[in-house]
Amino acid sequence: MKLMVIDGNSILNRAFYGVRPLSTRDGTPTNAVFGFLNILLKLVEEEKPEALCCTFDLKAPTFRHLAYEGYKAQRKPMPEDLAAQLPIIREVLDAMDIPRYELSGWEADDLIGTISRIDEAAGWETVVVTGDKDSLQLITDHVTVKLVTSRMGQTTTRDMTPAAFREEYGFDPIHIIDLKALMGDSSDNIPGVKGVGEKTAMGLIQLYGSIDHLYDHMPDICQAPNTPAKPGVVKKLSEGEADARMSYGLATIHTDAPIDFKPEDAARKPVKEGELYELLLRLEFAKLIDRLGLKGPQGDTPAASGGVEMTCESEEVTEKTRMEELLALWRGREYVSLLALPDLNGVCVEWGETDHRKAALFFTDKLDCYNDFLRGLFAPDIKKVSHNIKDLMNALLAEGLSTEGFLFDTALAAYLLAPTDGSYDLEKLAMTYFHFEAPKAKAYLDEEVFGPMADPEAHTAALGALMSHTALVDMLYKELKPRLTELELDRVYYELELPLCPVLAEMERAGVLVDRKALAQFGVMLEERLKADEAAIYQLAGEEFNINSTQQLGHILFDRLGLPPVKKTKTGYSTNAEVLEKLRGQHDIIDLILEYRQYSKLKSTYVDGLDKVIEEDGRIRTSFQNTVTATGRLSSTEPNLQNIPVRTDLGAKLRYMFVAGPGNVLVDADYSQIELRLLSHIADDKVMQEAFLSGEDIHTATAAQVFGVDTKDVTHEMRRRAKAVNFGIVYGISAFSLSEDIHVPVYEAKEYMERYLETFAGVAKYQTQVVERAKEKGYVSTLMGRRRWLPELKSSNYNLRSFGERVALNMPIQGTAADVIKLAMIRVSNAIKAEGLKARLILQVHDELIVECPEGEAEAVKALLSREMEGAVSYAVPLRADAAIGKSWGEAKG
DNA sequence: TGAGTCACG
DNA sequence: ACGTACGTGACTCAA
Repeated sequence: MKLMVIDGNSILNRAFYGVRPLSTRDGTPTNAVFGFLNILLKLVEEEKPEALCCTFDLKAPTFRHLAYEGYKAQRKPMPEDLAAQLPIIREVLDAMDIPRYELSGWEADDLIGTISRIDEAAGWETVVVTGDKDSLQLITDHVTVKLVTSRMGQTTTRDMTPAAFREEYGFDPIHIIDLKALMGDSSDNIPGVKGVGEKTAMGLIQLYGSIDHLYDHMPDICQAPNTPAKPGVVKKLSEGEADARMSYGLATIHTDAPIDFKPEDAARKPVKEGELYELLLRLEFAKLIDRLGLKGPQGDTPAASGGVEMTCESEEVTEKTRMEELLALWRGREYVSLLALPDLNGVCVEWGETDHRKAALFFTDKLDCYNDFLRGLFAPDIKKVSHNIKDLMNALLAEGLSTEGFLFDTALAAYLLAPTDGSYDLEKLAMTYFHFEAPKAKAYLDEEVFGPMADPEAHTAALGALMSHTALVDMLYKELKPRLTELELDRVYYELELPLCPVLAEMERAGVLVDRKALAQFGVMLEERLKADEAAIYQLAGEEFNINSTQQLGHILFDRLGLPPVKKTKTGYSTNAEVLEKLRGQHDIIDLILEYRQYSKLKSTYVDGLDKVIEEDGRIRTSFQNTVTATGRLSSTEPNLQNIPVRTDLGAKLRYMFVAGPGNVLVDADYSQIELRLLSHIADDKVMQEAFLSGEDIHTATAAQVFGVDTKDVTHEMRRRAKAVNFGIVYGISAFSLSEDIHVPVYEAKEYMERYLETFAGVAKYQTQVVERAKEKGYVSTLMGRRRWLPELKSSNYNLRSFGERVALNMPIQGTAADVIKLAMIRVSNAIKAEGLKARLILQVHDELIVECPEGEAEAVKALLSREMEGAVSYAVPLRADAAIGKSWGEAKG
């Protein structure tokens, strides 16, 4: 029989520092609770203990505290956000019916010790879960300690058995007390012996086993064979003996706490489902509710569990007359909310007030005049609110329908309000904004449920889910609209994001033509080179192995061929390009591997990957995601057309395979240095503005300033370094990283940065101000008002906080650039329509737009692109957009 | 599923 | 004493 006992404070603490800040909509911090529960569930699943309990410290002075007043006296107070989570985790444990033990005057450690001894006496096995190495002294043949370490959201555990302990420490677990007695423990304020650190203490305990034994041999310890003791140690030890003895007491976990405990008391019981469900709902842990399979009090529809009346009068429309009646009704309404099935095979429309809502369902195979219905509904005179309208518009365009008449997109609004949330599906938003669990969209997204062979029950559930979700769209509209206004996001929303949706939908529909033959030929060539490199690599390695496996490759390079490892990763040797670059010249195999990697990437991701998604008309249609990035940029998926190679000659050949259709050309326009131009404006740095206004190359100008030379004397190397500094400034750099990047010593990198910030005093001032402001307000924003929340800035974790600071520096710049090109896209699209051109925008790559148009329009489009991009905004320095024409992307770009 | 790698701005 | 640049997405291996 096995009991698992959890050191509540320790695990909560680890979770708090290891999990990124999370909070509910009302601001209650939840990251530690979240991390705690994940660890708990994972370990229970792995260990399957028959019994489970948890211990906590109470605030009262502890027994050990009374023994020595310095003990834990200097501990920093617990961060507020962590303290707030202590009552919550207790509540959760109670709802899970897991017993808690906490006793005034006793530490969690002591309770754990006591419990484990009782267990052992009763013939049980104990697994102690903690992040605290003190507890290792409890290890016996029947007591295992699971040491939990948690960093950056990853938790790992190590099982410490007597054998594992001995292997690591070289002595028996109980002597960890002796070790602490000598070396002390600053986190517990155990003083130890002054002048004795970890190394010496370890060596001494390994040799003598205990401090008793050590002090028995005192005078001679420096003479012992293999002694770790340096000459001065004897003196330190004898002077510190009292400290050592006292520290011994402090480090000893007591196993005689006065608690009434029997392992059976902690036997696992089913959770209190209703309570736990309510609680996790309040904490907005939807995934956890799923994982635990919890059900709400009355099933799981929003109406039932949310306490919000969502029942409605619903009808499935099959008659033309009724359909026309409804369309007429909706034309007179302020708006309707709607959701459509994939490929527009069905639509659910809802209207009316929240307490007497009406729903109408339409399906392509149940209504003869379905196409007339679609044309009627999606005409501009019926105002519509929906979720993810860009995708809907894409479907509408495929059917030749209008994309006008959309008032609001609830997904897009939720994204602007919290751009780092990651996903904005209706289930999640129901949880975030209304604290209820909505049915799963899966119920109606499965094609079959509306078909003739469908299970009637699944069919009913699908209709219910679809109507619930449509109701949710309306509820979210009412909830999110005022929030956008409150956060001053109206301009970004109504002038940028909403109008961009049809533009993106049109780009997705248009797609880009690919020269399939050329792509295939390129693939054959790569395949040949791969084969050749592979053979040569095997030859040099002396055996065959999977070159794509970093593990196997590491083994070959560093174990078999004996090359010096440069860097390690979590899982072994690092073999990335930077590492291989350093090993160049030490073995012929390195160049081959670098080459192999390049070919392999081009072949699998670009040649094979792109070939797979070429549609019948020879075009590739990407999906532009407008609710993904934290800064406001777009992203491109399935396939990603924003990372087509260009930096190497070989890779750039691919760009010549993205071509214009017959009789057409491509016009490519990209902003020149948009981020630095925006920085000069945002920071109001006159020196940098002057550099742009004078029309010099910005990196050369920077080099001249930083290196104190004349522009004409700037060398290639100076410009390269200045460019790296410019990039670094935009990213919120540290001297260390800059030095890594440009391969100079840290002090030199530091010098560059100092010179840079002296030169560009406005930028220096901006850097301090933007971080300060962000700390005050809790967010940063772009010139157009787009926001990113930065809870990281308040973190007590240095790394996380520093990350927040870098983001605060970068987001306003990257985000404003994103806003500007979005505005430019809308302008370009409008201008093309206004001038009656056939041209179509087809791609956006962050600072670059690509248009396909008839040859005859080329010059007009080229001028239009530059004009609309440069005229999108008017800031302290002009924006420049260079455009060029070609038969392919490669040609137009080059 | 996560880690490692590498393609882009 | 720490740990090291912003934002993405796709592919492969290994558990």
